[in-house]
Order: sequence, then C-alpha cells, then structure tokens
Amino acid sequence: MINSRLAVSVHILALIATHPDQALSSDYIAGSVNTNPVVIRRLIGSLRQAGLLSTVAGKTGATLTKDPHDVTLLMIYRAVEPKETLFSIHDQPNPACPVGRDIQSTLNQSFTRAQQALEAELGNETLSDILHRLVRAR
Amino acid sequence: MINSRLAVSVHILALIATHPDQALSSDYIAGSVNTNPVVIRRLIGSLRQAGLLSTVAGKTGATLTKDPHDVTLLMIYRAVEPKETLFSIHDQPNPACPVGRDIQSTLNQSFTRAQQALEAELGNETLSDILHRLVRAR
DNA sequence: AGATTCTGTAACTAAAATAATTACATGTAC
DNA sequence: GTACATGTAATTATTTTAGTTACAGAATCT
Repeated sequence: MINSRLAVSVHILALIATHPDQALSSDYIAGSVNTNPVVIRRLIGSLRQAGLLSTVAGKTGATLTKDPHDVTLLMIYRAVEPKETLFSIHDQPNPACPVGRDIQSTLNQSFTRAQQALEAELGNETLSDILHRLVRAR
Repeated sequence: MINSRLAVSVHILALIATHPDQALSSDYIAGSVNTNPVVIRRLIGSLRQAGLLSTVAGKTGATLTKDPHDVTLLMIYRAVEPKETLFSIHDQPNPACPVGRDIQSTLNQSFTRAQQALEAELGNETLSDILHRLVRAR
C-alpha cells in the first residue's frame, strides 16, 4: 500500500485553494487533516520545492503558485514521493540461474508499464477536479 | 513503494514453468530468489489458495494449474496482496471542516481510477509474456 | 518400520518505511 | 521585545515487510 502523503498533500492544497483570502497556519491545517503540524510543514516544504506553493518563513499561510487547473495529482505525487519506482523487485537473485539472471530486467519492463498507466491517470486529474468534486459532495 | 511479493511470486511461477519435468523444492527456489525457504512456502501457499498452482504436503515440488497464457500479473498480484486499495488515505479528517468532511470520498474516486489503470495493465500481461521475455533476454 | 526430507504454519525477530513528536533556530508582526 | 509562525533536525513510535526458528504432519527411500 502506498503511503498517505499524496492524500494529505491534496488535502492541504484543497484547503489553501478554498481559503484564498485566509492565511492558514500549519496548526490549523493539521487540525483539519488530523495530524501533527510538523507533518504538514514537511509536506508543504516538499510542495514548495516542487513549485506548487510558496511560503514565507515565520509568516502564517501559504499561497498556491499555479492555477488549480494546471496542478495534476501526478505533480503532487512526484513532489512528495521520493521513490521513482512503484514496485520493488527482490535483489541479488541467483545469477547462475537463467530465471534469476534475467528476472529483474524482465519484471522491470512490466512494472514500468503498469506504473506509467497509473501515472497517466494521475496526470489526468487536476486539483481543480478535486475542488469541484468537494463542492458537489455536499 | 509496493512490496516485492509480486516480483518474488512471478519469479517462483517462472521457475516452475521453465522446469515442468523437475520438482523444485522451496529450498531450491529460495536459492534462485535469494531469500528464506519459508518466504517461498508462504507465497506458494497464497498462490495455491488463488488456484494458480497445486502442491502436496510433504512432497517436493509444485505444479501450475493453469496455462501461463491464462495467468495474468493481476491474478498473481491479487493472490499475494491482501490490501484491496492501493493508496492510503489519512483517517479521521475533521468532519467540521468542509474539506475534511468530504476529502476521503473525493480522493477515493481519483485513487480508484488510478488503481484501475494500473490493474488493467497488470491484467494485460501474462506469465507467458514473462517467460518469453526471459528467454529472449539471453 | 524407521530414518530422512519435504511442506505447511505458527511464532518470533529483524529491518525498513511511515508517521508522530520534541526541540529549537530563525523569521514576522504588532 | 514579546508572541507566534515557519523550517528542519533529531528522536520515538507504529506499522509493514522480510527473515528466521521451530515443529507437526505427509511423503519417500531403504
């Protein structure tokens, strides 16, 4: 199972987007997400590094640097997910065995395709889509 | 990052498929995978439960119960992956917050789509494809 | 039959990943 | 200058994953 960093990050960005007039503190956001403020600040740090929002140290709040239409879930995912490959492959299979020798590269092809399909789908969904569905959900 | 159980399971099935005449022990398979025999026996247990192979307790070896053409990576993945959902979503977001209240169901829609794309791709790849690529890799 | 070897599992340990927390340096605003 | 915020390192806790030990029960071999 993939970690919840993407889920929490979307939550953070949705909060900021729906409160354009208010400066939301990491404490406030943590209250909505139900976690520790430091967890929020760390994710915001990654999102800032990815150019999705900007903050000023010491100053409350963060502002989106892109239009929600132009922010895909894939961009958010990549911002907070350090690992490039989705599936792990066991290492050091026996090179003396014909299967062991080539299993890694073979699996890698399949896994790469699957990952690309996942990422294509994440790339098709924007923060704007999320915001619209949040409103409609009421 | 997703665990390596799918990778190891494909390795196991590929070994069995390429040695139809030999009865491979969990010890032998563990030697090719480079892990502990119990890890192999556990995965074989899951694969058996899913109807992908059969074994006889005490008797060396396992035999595939399906043609490799009819075994998809998705079937293998589902056999050894207990979790149904790919992405985790943080729990107990603040219900008093409009975003917190509906974020889970909203994210769930997006995540389900992404997961389906991944699974569709895994469903398109068969054990037979893997076997062919293993041979070609030499 | 008895010894040996294997599978099937439970139970436990180790390692790694994830999340939560503490602590504090530094910046902002009144 | 005080109060409060962010940024980040360091630590701890929790969960997941993988590896290991142990052993009961089945099969094979002589």
